[in-house]
Amino acid sequence: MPELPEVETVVAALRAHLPGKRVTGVAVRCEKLRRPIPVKALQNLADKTISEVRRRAKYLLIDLNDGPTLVIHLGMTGTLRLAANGESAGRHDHLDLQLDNGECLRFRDPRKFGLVMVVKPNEQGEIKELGELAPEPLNKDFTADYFYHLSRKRTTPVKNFIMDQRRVVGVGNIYASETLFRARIRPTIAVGKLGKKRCRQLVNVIKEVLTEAIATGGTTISDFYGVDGSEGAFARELQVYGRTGKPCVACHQPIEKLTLGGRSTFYCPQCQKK
DNA sequence: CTGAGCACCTGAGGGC
DNA sequence: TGCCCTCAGGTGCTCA
Repeated sequence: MPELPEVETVVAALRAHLPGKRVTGVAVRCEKLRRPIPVKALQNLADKTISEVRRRAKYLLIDLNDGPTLVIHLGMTGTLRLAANGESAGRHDHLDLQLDNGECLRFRDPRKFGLVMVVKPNEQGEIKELGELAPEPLNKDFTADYFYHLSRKRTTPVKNFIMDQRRVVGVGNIYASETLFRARIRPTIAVGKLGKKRCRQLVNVIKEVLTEAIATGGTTISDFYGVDGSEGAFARELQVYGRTGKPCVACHQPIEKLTLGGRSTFYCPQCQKK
């Protein structure tokens, strides 16, 4: 479900709400996610106060005083919302983090591809458990130069490359197709074949598209909702994703679909010649 | 090392 | 109504 803009939308909402709240307890109804939910570590969060809500790549980070950080990844279908403590839980409401104001942060995830961890960040706030993660696309260190040098001699399709979290984080299947359309680059082209100029263009478009998507509250296809249940408005802006056979917004050629890395990929054969 | 394929899990929607 | 198939915004494993 969520790519960087969707996670950022959730983070922004939680940031306005959670800091200063004290955790009073947890309720775990189903432990079996991608990895088992660490029940004991979560219980140890009781009586700690939330200090900050952050994002790294597609991970939500909830920092507590005394050091521990609650890490949540939403997988494909995860959602977080604020519920009243004691409000009846649905079948896929796996975890509640109960708060001292009578509310709880409720994690739901039908497909169970999500992840919940409790970790200890280092002095810089970095979390080694997240593995090798590329720069944030909206940061200054994600540059055309970086992209160009990293991609030399690589034969992988550019779409696979920009979805690889070790190259750039936060771009998922929707925004990969969308950014390549806006940059007029064919998703299948070997990334190593892109010249400096096109690398620069792609980097700029990635920044642009993600920024716009954040500004509109993310993309709701079927199951992304904000913390308050609202839908993201970026779905209206999608130019190729899910538009197989429909006319290209630029040239009116039908949008085509193919599979790359096992994922549906949408592009305009006319506008994205190479 | 790279790239490809598949597994993880449940639900929604289409065709019959 | 029901069955069966395909597909779904992510990641991480195995294999060649």
